[in-house]
Amino acid sequence: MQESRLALTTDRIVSVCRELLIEGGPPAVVVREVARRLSVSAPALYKHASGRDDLLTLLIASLQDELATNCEQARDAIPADDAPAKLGAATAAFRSWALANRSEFALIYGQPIAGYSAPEDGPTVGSSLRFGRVFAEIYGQLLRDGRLRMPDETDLPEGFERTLVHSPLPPDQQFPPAAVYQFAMGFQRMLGLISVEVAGHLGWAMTSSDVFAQRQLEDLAGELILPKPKGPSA
Amino acid sequence: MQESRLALTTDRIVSVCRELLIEGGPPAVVVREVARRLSVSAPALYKHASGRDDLLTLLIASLQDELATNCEQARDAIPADDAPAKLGAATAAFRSWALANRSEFALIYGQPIAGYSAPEDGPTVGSSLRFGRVFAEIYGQLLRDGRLRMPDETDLPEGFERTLVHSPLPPDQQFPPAAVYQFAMGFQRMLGLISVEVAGHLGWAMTSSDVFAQRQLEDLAGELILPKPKGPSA
DNA sequence: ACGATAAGTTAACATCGTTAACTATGCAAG
DNA sequence: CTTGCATAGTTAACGATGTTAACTTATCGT
Repeated sequence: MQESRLALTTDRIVSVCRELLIEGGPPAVVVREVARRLSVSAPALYKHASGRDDLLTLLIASLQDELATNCEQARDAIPADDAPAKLGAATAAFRSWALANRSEFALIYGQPIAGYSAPEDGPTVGSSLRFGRVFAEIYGQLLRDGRLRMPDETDLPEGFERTLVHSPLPPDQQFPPAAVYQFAMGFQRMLGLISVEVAGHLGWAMTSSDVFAQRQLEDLAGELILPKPKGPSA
Repeated sequence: MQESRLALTTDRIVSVCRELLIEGGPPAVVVREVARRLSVSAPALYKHASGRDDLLTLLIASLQDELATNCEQARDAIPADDAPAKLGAATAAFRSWALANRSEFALIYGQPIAGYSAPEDGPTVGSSLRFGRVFAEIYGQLLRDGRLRMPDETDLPEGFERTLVHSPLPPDQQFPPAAVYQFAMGFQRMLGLISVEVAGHLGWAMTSSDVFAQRQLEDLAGELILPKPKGPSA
């Protein structure tokens, strides 16, 4: 094995895949072109990935990890006792990563079209869970601190509780249904708002959607978070 | 020109493209396979479309049209003076079409990835405008009827007005900035919520997101619409 | 020293999008 | 009626793609 320059590591492969993704979207990440840019023959890649789909899967997992790391770091730069600020920071980190890496964001959160890379048990689920945990921990703290606004249990949609997936948390850390409801709402709205903005679907109304979209996320936080109680409760 | 069965119309081509889209996503709509299913040679399709990208563009335009028609019909089945109900009906039609045609929805509103079919002046813009008009007319009526909740102009984000794209409507039908703000908010949130639901990104929390997602849209309507004033205003 | 395993290579196959060159049909003008 | 031409299709071919098979080479543990 001659090392023409560097070793042919999975990292270098994924990195080239990302270049191609940025340049021309998913259809542009083409096995033979990846090989060309690595000065290597195409079948060599099959020692590291089982095919083109696997290349995409590796890339997705890597990007999910980068995104999760970004949000995690933003969150952990906030004073430990300020859960509301943590939510704001993680959300802002999510949004700015998405805007700065539109193609990558689209690959991760674009509609998982039939026939595309559909990893059921691949390395994506680990990264995906890690990402979920970043936000789950914030909501957990909001809940413990009494800063999470929660609807009355009787106001939840009929049959909502029955559809809940029981979380893998220990029983003493389980979220009450109303908290899961708020978590899911925060997630659905955050991801939805950012997806629409990143896709440029606001272009018909404004030339720059920056201040508008940011306000939408702030309003969401306002709906989720309870103002700090005034005096000491005891 | 032998007519083996039917004539080779653009409609039949688009219809086969849609079949393939459903079966295997965008990568599965393959020129030669389209031709095969039409019992025709591949180059024959080039008399009707200029290539694979054009095939996708035609399909997108057709789907946008179908979606717009669906929303339009739902809206027009509501008593003409009940604008709030029109919004609800059009939104519900949008959502149920999206859920019933996930692949198609993903193609229309999936992230417009670089390298994919990017029609700037193709037949898509017409269908797209038509779709926008369906909802714009509803918001216009809500506005005229005083049923559109609008934020105070001083509460709009700094610099928001400056980014607004001036609409092609006659000056006497222009929306005030606060109304555009609400229109854009309704659009961004509706499209975002539905995109996330259709993509199945709620699966980690619930087995069926139906009642949950429906409630999110109802809450959105509640934020957008002003309750009917009690007595006669005069 | 040696053989097995890992990590490359070249050659080949079927399939893809697209173009070029050709053919047959149907209709309008003389 | 015939001529002629645009329309709508055909076959053949080119280059590029994903993937597999068969082969080569280097590394390293025993």
